[in-house]
This record gives sequence, C-alpha cells and structure tokens, in this order.
Amino acid sequence: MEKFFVTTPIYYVNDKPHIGHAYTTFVCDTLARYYRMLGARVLFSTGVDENSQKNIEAMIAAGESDIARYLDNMAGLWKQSWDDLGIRYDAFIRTTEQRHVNAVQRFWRAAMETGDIYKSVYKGMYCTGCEAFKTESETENGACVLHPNKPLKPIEEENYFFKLSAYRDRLLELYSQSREFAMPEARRNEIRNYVENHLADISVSRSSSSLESGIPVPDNDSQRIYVWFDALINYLTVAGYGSDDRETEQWWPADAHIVGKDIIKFHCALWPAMLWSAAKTDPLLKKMSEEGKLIPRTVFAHGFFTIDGIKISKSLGNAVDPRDLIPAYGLDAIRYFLMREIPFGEDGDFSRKRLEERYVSDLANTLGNLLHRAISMSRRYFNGMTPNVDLVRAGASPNASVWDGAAGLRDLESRYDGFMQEFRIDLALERLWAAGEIKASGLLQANKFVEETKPFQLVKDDAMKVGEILYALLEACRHYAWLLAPVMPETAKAMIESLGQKFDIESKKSLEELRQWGGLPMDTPLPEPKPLFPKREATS
RNA sequence: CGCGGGAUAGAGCAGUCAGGCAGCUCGCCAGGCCCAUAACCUGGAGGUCGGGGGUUCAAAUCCCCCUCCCGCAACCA
Repeated sequence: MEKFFVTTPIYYVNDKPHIGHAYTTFVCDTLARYYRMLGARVLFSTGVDENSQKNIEAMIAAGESDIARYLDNMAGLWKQSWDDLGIRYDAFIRTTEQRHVNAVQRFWRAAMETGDIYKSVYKGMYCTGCEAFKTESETENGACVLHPNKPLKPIEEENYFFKLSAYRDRLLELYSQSREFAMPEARRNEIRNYVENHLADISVSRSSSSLESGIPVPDNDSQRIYVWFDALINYLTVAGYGSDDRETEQWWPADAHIVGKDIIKFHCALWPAMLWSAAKTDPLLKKMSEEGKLIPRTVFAHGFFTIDGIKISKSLGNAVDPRDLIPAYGLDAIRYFLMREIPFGEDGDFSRKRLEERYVSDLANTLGNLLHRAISMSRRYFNGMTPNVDLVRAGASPNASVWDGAAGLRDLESRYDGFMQEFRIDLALERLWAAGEIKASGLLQANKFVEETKPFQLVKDDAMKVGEILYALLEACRHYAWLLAPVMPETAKAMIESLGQKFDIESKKSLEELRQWGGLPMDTPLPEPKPLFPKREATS
C-alpha cells in the first residue's frame, strides 16, 4: 500500500477526553504507526468539532462566556491529552478553521447545484428553557426533561434538507459490493436494515437565530449548516479539499474511518450519499469518482467500553482519564490493554482489575521476564555479550518441539500482518503471545523453549549449543520488539536498547530489513537488564 | 410476527459458515525448575455448550419452538 489515510471522528469538546475517546484514537495511532513501518505515506487525522451547539451548552455550564476562548482552551486540552498519550497524529483539525469553512461551503454549493439540497419546512417541539428543539426521548409529559415547567412549543421553521432518500439503492448496492466498507458485519446488517426501511431526507441547516454556532449557509445569512453535514466534511478538509486539490488527490479517499458504533449511520449512509451528490458538480470530486476513488474504503465501528460493567456516563462521573493510569502502569501498558482486551468491533469492559491482570501476566511475567532472562543468561555465559554463533544453527531449533525459531517468526509475522490489515489489532497481539498455538513462535512458546532446552543446565557441557539457543531467543526478542512497536512504541525502544542496539539507527531501516533473521549483531555488549514492567509500581 | 447481535469452566473468549475426542488466556490446586521481575514449565480440578424437540452412526455446530440479555429502528431538531 502506497498511502494510508486514517481518521478518528472529530470529538465534541464538552469535556476532556476519557478512555473511550482514547481507545478510538489509540486504534488509529496504532494503525498509522504500523503503516508507517510498512513504508506507506500516512495521513492520520484527528480533531475537534467546534460547531456544535453542545459546545456552547458546555461553555455555559463551565461558567464561561467567550466561546472563542473556550474553544481555544479545549482544543489545547485535547491536543495536550493526545501528546501525553503518545498519539502521533499528522493533522489536527478544528472545524472553526477557515480552511474547513471554505471546504464546507464549497461542498455545500456543489450539492446545492445538483439539486440535492432543497428548502422545506421542519416541524419540531421547541423548549424555550433550553432554546433548542427536543427529540421525543428527551421529553416527558409534554416538556423537556430539564425544564418540566415550560411546555414545549410546536415550531415550524424553513430549513434546507438533503435528498438522502435518493441514494437508497446506491447505498444498498455499495453494502453488497464492498464487504469492507461497513465493518464489522453485524453493524453492516444494522445499517442495511436502516437504509432499506427507514431512510429519509434529513435537515441540514437551522435558522441562525436558533443556532448560535455553525458555518453559515452560502448566500443565505439566515441559515447555518447543521452538525453532520459540516462534521463529515472534516475528512476532506484535512486532505486538502478546499485549499489544495493536488493534495486531496494524493490522499483521497480515506482508507479507514474509525468510528464509535453510535455514529456509523452517518458515516455509512449520509457520508457516501453526500460524496456522490457533490461529485456530480464539483470537478475535483467528479474526477475522483471517475477514478473510483470517491468513497472511503472502510468505515470500521468499534464497540464501547464500560467501566466496571457500567456505561460511561458524565452524570455518573465514572469516566476514566487514561492519563491518570500512567503513573502506576506506564503509557504502553495502557495502550496494550486497550488494544488487546476487547475484540475489535465488540463491546468490552475496562476495570483496574483486568488492567492489573494483563499488566502482571502478559507484560511483566511473559514479555518482560522473557527478555530479562535471555539477556541475563547471555551476559552471564558470554561475558556480557551477545553470543557469537553459526547463524544457520541458531536460526532453527532442532531439539525443540515447541518452538521454530526463524521459520516460526516468519509465520508469526505474516499472520500478524494479516490481522493488522484487517484492523484486528487484538488478534495480532494475541498471535504475538501465541495463545492457543501448539507450534508457533510467540512469547509463550519462547518461554517453553527455554524450559525445554534448559540452557542454564546445558551450559556445563555444551556452551556452543547454549549460545545458539540464547542467540535465537535474543533475536526473537528483537523481532517481538518491532512487532510490538505500533502498539507499544516506548517498549519497543526499550527492548531494542536492552539488546544493545541503537534505536534511532534501527528504526530507520525498512521493515523487510528489520525482519531478516540475524539482524542482531553477535559479540555485542548487552547492558544490564532492567525490568520492562516492574511489578512493585503496578500493585501500588 | 420490525431488524440484527449474543447466551460455551469462576472471569473473558475461540470453535458454529463446510457436523467427527469441548479448546485458549486469566484465576484456583498440586508438582517441577533455579536463567529470570516469588518470574518460568508441567499436570490437575472445574462444562447437562441458555432450555425443549427433531434430523443423523455422530450435533456447541444443521432444522423447529421457547427463555433471557444487548444494540438498532419506531416521521429522534
């Protein structure tokens, strides 16, 4: 793959990021890091949705009054959070930026010209307390839940509507033609059912008087563009649409929109329809369409985390800021836990107990201890150096029935690649530990290999063989480090340095070169090992 | 009959499409080992595969019925 363009949704900034936001963003960051290692040009974008009415409500709740300053602060807070969590995004978009306003208005005009945007009357129940329309689920006894003393008023308003229903057949065709467009399968069934039976035109503007924020409708000051129509276009904006057509051609379409399961409808139904519509008249999008490069390759909806079995909820105050966990576990352990714990696409639960279990078992006992024991033995038996051995003999493990050395690593790496490219980071990690595999070269098998060959006994009568065993182990650890790198960048670096290599030099090599068996130099000093995942801190 | 997902050991899951000894990780118990972060390895206990019926030499798996849980949808601004 030459390029890889991956996106997070743009988040509302009504609070700081919690573990759910971090999960989505970690997935994208891991994929971005993986594709960078593969040698692809990568565009990983994230950002914040600043045109939502919810932001204004949040600002008022926070006791502030200057929306521009509030948004600046929140954008800074989100950026800082991602920096603290080791997220290496390439683009951070704020939807109040001029380039986004330009992109949205250009897109709007294109869709308008096709006739897919039309004026109609919206009828809704308006709460004068909230100064907002309310959905049925937000009301009780004819009043909104927040203002039970102020009955809702039926209000009619002339708005612009988008002819979503006109794209029904084309959407259904898209779902049946592309298995990967809407993932996972259960969600694709859900969206298909929605489109088949319930698809209706949607309102895409609001009167400026009832909406305090938002991008003005071109040539009509009385209307502002409403939420999703604006928000989805952020993906085009970050790819240069509206500011640099040639850049857009390089990146579009997105390879992966990673989204929460709650917003898959907008990404899998509204978004492609919007693109088809604007592509009828917008020259750039038309060209992309003719080249078959208009529709995003994959929208993958992940599940939600509960906290100790309970839904994350602001009112319950049970949201977890992942940064609070860093002092006890370290950043990489948190990234590992979130990527490993739930099958991608399904729901899962976050709990300190599970995090602790995985930290101790997977990271400290299996991974950390393996590297530590391998280095310790090499240092002890080979004067603090990596063993100098015949690479061919150290590549295979003729006496081991449970561990295949070089050949096994190749197999592991190709299976790992398969899972990563299907967005199954959880399965890639499971494979790396090789859970459930009888004959594989994962971490658990490497530990079995040590027991089976007993280098600590063998050293008394066959030092050469011990060297071969230990070299194979250390070399395997070097491979593990690079396989872990997308999920656990700091750990990968620590492992490579523990093996006496210079991370900065190694990380510039191609993936192919890194995966060559024998990349670990022989007769090289090994520094005294330090536990990668110390346990004392973990249990604090 | 609105649509879909799910129910497998104490926990979390795989296996179901293509029927063939019920498996993995964690936890628990016992043993081994001594290189290692009281880490590692081996063995064991623990399951009427949600319930009932059917097809079959054989069903977690295929067919029918039922129960429970969870999403989505129900002119949601």
